[in-house]
Amino acid sequence: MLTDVADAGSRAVSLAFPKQRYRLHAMVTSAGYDQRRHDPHRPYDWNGLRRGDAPFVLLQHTLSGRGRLRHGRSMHEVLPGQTMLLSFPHDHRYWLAPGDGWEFFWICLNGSEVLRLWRQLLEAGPLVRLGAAGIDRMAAYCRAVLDGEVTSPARSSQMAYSIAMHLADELLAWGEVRTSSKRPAAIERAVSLVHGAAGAPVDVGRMAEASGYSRYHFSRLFSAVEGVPPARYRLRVRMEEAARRLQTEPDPIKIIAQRCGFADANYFTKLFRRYYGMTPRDFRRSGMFAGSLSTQGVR
DNA sequence: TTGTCACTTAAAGCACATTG
DNA sequence: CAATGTGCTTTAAGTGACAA
Repeated sequence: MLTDVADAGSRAVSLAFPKQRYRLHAMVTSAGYDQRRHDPHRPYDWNGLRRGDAPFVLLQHTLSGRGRLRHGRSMHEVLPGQTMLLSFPHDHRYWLAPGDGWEFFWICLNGSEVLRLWRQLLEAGPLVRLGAAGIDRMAAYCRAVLDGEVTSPARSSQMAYSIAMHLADELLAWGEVRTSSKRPAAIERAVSLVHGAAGAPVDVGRMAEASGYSRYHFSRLFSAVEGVPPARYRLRVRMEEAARRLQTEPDPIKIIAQRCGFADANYFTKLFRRYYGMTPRDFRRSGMFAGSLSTQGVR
């Protein structure tokens, strides 16, 4: 199965389905296989904060060679047999160092359920080792996308759930109830402030105040803990709030904008389009949601 | 480790035009 | 007439360098 993928050569397939009438909370968006050598003229170098605002996740499994990963402040070598799990946007970078080669396959997913699960999976670390059966299964999914077998949104969603649930089964202790947050209390206070009032004007100054640190130091601390700066985190919460309201509340878009803390509907539309790739009206009409609907998705 | 300054960059807001 | 697009200005946020 692994060799099947390897035989595919350097390939990538993106799945783009027409707008749906139904909400899907897990989708496979693309998959591929690649075999890269370090090349200064064609660098392989991805920054987790520079891949757009729309949230998604990545599974990338190393077949041979070696890649480098910086995840927050920690550095890793990504070796054969290791699977890299990442979410975006987030403060990380993965790349090929001089002299290195990297053979891998990857799968990108999005949707609220996937994002929610990935947050838990990441507690196992950005690098994990799956059993041979699990790797074979992931390779088969990748292969199916490359071979054009994923021909409908339902199939894509079915596959996304299978991937997420398999990883959960293998990496998470389901019976264990987690009650404590890994966040320092100061950051937790700022985060609750944002989630407590998406529509209220909670600026970074107030978040810093709640944390007890100066604005400057708070900004650095928050980025280190959450992977994104405070304003960007707050924006994400508000955009998810907007998406949820657009689907569940019949009011005019400018009213929805105000409820999410945007005084200016023009600006709201501009931002919404950048975040979700379509205007609020199209989003509402389509009924499809490709990102995260719940604010829990980012916590 | 935390705070401050100086600076750059990005977000937010405003006015007006266009679209459907 | 609501929603969206465009171009501009103002304001807020992020960050490197450095001090305590």
